[in-house]
Amino acid sequence: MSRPSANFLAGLNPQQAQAVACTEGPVLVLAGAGSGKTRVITRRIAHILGKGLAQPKEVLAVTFTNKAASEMRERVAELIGRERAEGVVLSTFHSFCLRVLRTHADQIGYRRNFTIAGESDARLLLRRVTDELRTHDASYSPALFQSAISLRKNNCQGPEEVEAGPVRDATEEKYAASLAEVYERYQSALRAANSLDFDDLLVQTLRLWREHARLLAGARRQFKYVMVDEYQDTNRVQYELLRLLTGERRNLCVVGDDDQSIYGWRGADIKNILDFERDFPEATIITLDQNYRSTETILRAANSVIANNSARREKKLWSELGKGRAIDWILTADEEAEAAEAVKWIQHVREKSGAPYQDFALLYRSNIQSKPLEIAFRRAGIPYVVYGGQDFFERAEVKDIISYLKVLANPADEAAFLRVVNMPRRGIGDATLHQVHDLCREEHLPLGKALLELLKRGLAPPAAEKGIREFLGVVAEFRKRFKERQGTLQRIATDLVLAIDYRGELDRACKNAAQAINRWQNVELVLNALGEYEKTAKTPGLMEFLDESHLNSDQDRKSKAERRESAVTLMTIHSAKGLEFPFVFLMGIEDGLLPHETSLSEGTLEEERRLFYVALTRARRHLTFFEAISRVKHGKERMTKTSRFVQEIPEELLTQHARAARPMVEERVAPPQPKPKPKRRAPRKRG
DNA sequence: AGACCCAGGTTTTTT
DNA sequence: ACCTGGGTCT
Repeated sequence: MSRPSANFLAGLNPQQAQAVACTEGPVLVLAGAGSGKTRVITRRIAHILGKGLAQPKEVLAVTFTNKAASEMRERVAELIGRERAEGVVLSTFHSFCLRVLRTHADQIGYRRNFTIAGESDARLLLRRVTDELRTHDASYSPALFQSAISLRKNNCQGPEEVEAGPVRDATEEKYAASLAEVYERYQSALRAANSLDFDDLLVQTLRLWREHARLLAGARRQFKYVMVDEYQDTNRVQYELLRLLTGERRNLCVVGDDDQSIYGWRGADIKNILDFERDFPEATIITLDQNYRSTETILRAANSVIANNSARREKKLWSELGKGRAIDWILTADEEAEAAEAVKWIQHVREKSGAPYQDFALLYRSNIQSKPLEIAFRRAGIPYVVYGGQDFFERAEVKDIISYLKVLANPADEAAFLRVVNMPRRGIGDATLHQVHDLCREEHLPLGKALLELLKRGLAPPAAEKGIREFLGVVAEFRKRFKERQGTLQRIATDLVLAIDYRGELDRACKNAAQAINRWQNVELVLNALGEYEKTAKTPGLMEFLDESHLNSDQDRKSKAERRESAVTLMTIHSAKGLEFPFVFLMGIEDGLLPHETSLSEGTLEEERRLFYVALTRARRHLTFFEAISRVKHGKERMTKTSRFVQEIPEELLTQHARAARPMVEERVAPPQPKPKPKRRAPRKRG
């Protein structure tokens, strides 16, 4: 019934067309930066459906972020219409797994009303675990255990396999001895709380499929075609999930760029993309190297930098967009001067080109670098948006409200329980909570029941008795209201907030009125979000709302409202991946920052180079480098050195502007330079 | 339970 | 330099 599939090949270059048309068997698309990757995936979905090879719900496309997923769905909708596009299973790995688990969690020992433990929830549980173990000195931080455990999970390692495993670095060595036990106990705490952390969503789905052949078979039957975006970012669990899911049919199409793999530090395994044809010997491999984004100058610089990496697949980006302007490289005295020069440079470029503010992005390695920039922009009256920073749903007041809702949805949720049991203050302190935990363990009671039992037995401290009754009363009342749907979700949640007098608590806890007002506004935002969700969701439910609040970062929703305003973008290079801007400023081109100093000791220089490469390839028209001669680091002012990566760019592509000079260094042969005005390279050490 | 003080550690971040 | 977390004192 659909129009002929040739439709969807129109306007593609030969490689893109091949990638779209090649629907059967494993396919690896090596898509260089700006080579039309999203275009290929969306066209390929349309092509498969157009040819009648599968129904929409039989096509699975996985991305890493919600933003990528919704963008992709938009574009598929443009091709095949909204209705059919809705049917395509297009989501992040995590949302996909969540969907599987919501249906089958009971098969692996969780109840279906399980809640997701966010990062801070998980840390709360970990803190309790380390407190209980008490075998180590106080310098053990839950956060470090958390990242170590996360890495293990992403690597498909259970607690039993930890002890044998290799130790990554000195910090980990200190933790290695207790890691296995902490991991084990953390996992059982999660289980008892009927909660899964982010990594569990993947790990437990893998387990589910491995242990229940029937369920796996069902999934395999459903998904005739599987596509994966940003394949270079997949970790071991994700790889195993894909292998399992694609089974004998092996209709797996992965799209990615090994040169843009910048998430190795959180478990992404670049080998997945480098060794694809070892795992799938019959694979078709297609390289997209025509770039539709950048000038030739930018691409030449990027190509020559990345050529210094050894673990990569050879490719050379080219474009037909003309040579463009050389890279400007501005040398300044320190970070304040750097920021001031960036401001000047924006004004200068705007005068010459008339470009609006949103055409500019300032990229940096570390979030701390944003501070002087923000100050300078504010002073100059230039509108800007800083990306990154704390997620809305991680803010204390927001977590409080969400945790109340989690306790209502999942009575076992320990992290949420601990967060709200004494919020607002009810006189329930650590001593009481320890008793509660003991009771839980001895009698295998859920937390709420244990509290009640404590009262019954008269074990509760007198000061806490009233508070416990209050808390249990509120929980019971509102759990009932949610269960019986007495009113809209928003109405019930609003009443809950009123019932606990959270507003009053904020006034009491905040130092100044402004802060209290700000926080209260955030609470209102949560309540509004709940109302909004209720209006738009297909099947609105409390649990579903909670799922969304954990899996969708607010960056996703924020971007829509903020895209309207014209502002300069400030973000880390990491968050810039996948984006493009006409004018890109690269801040702090210094050794120690980029490459980051820790990368030198950890031997991850090649990943830093890829990061630099990602930064370069974000630019459409023009790149500007900024470098400060001295920079405050760890509180100390320190002299810097030009980033070694700059030396890998051919000189003729760079124009240096020295707005400051490096102090003379008495080296063996100090070249007589009365007024050091270097035309090209930074004067210090080469190579 | 809450205020205060000291020590340690400082990349990148999505879900 | 600055923030966080934990320990101690009231």
